[in-house]
Amino acid sequence: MTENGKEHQQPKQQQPPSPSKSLSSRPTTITLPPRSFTETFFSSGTPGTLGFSPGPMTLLSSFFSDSDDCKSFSQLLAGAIASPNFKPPDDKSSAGDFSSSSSLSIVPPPPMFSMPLGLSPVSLPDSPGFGLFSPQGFGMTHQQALAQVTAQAAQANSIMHVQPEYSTPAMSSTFTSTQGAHQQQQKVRSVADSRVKIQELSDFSRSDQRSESSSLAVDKPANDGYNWRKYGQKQVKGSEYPRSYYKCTHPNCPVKKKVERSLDGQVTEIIYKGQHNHQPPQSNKRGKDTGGLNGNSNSHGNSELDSRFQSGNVSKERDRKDQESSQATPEHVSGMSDSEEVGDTEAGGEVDEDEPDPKRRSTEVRVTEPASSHRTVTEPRIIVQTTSEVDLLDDGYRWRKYGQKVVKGNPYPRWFSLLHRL
DNA sequence: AGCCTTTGACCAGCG
DNA sequence: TCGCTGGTCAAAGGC
Repeated sequence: MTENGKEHQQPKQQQPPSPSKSLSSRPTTITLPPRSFTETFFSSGTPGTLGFSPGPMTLLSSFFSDSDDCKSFSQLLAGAIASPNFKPPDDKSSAGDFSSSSSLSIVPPPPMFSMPLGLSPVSLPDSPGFGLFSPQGFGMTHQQALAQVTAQAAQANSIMHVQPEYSTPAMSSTFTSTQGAHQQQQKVRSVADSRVKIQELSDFSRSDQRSESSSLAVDKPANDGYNWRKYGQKQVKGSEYPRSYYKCTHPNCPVKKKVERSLDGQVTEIIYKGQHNHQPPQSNKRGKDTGGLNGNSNSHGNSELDSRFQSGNVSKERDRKDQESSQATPEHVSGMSDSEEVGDTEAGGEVDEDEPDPKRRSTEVRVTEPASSHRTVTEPRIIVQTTSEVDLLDDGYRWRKYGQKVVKGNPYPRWFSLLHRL
């Protein structure tokens, strides 16, 4: 109630009635199963920095647009794969095997970014300057996040699959608004860079993992370096668990996030909205938050994902309808069962079809984690939704298509492909 | 004292 | 226009 740029003070400004539908862009979605390999993963980082490029889809492209090292998302992924722990795909070349575990899938559809909390790519950002989405340059970029996630997945010995699903130019536009289309064209930073950041956060992750087991379901949002204040909670239809609404406590910061936690306190989904217009508070300053975060609630590494994945501008929120309509590109999927992709799993369901919530006007980044019970480490699953098929396919890596299928809710066929060992 | 969480009510979008 | 649903408000209480 006392925060400065509270919404009530500026009613609805953050969510314009029908934001630019024309601009609407699809969010990129990356979904990963909760994983605990983060620790391992983080240990192998390399220093580097990443720029953050907010923006829905272009995520992928933007992702890799900061450095000369990488060209595209795939490259990042590749880099991740290259990690010592990376294990080449298992040869699940048959469409029937999609479900097979470890697989990294990139699905282009909605401009969202979803990933299992377990991977806690989010956690990375504990370091200052790692904040997400800020046009000003604060925070990490989607690319970074993606890279991180990817890396983690790779470490988990997972197979990666890329699937350009729908490409939404619109998405790019949204993105562009803040970062400029140029960035998208820029080269991507090396995965190594991403890892670096991850490493920095390694401690974070660890603690998360530990607490995870005893997670108390506290509502504190994750430890993403930002301070959040819960302003609401509600049981939403279609969701097993209540959804909590958080706002960034920084004055005038429009960022909000929605978090769903399972009964055991594990975060099952995080959806960010907006971009931070400030840098993450210093750890010491965050003391309070940190304490709160680290303390009970957040201990879930999962939640940490948050802010880092924010994307797009709030103002540019796109309408779900737009998203759907904008789906104009073929899908390219890899490594995951159809059902999963379609959205059957708790965490995974979000990715495609299910995604659309009429009310979700501005989801930009989305992080999901399978509901609790699966604490055991399982293969990571990553689904990246992008509007740019080219980014995924034309990334200089070799993809082998092993299946194609028309999935519910998507007018275009989805391709299933496996990434060959780099 | 300040900040946060809780929670029922209210509001707005959509079909 | 109505009902449903998601998102937000804001009073009350806790730390």
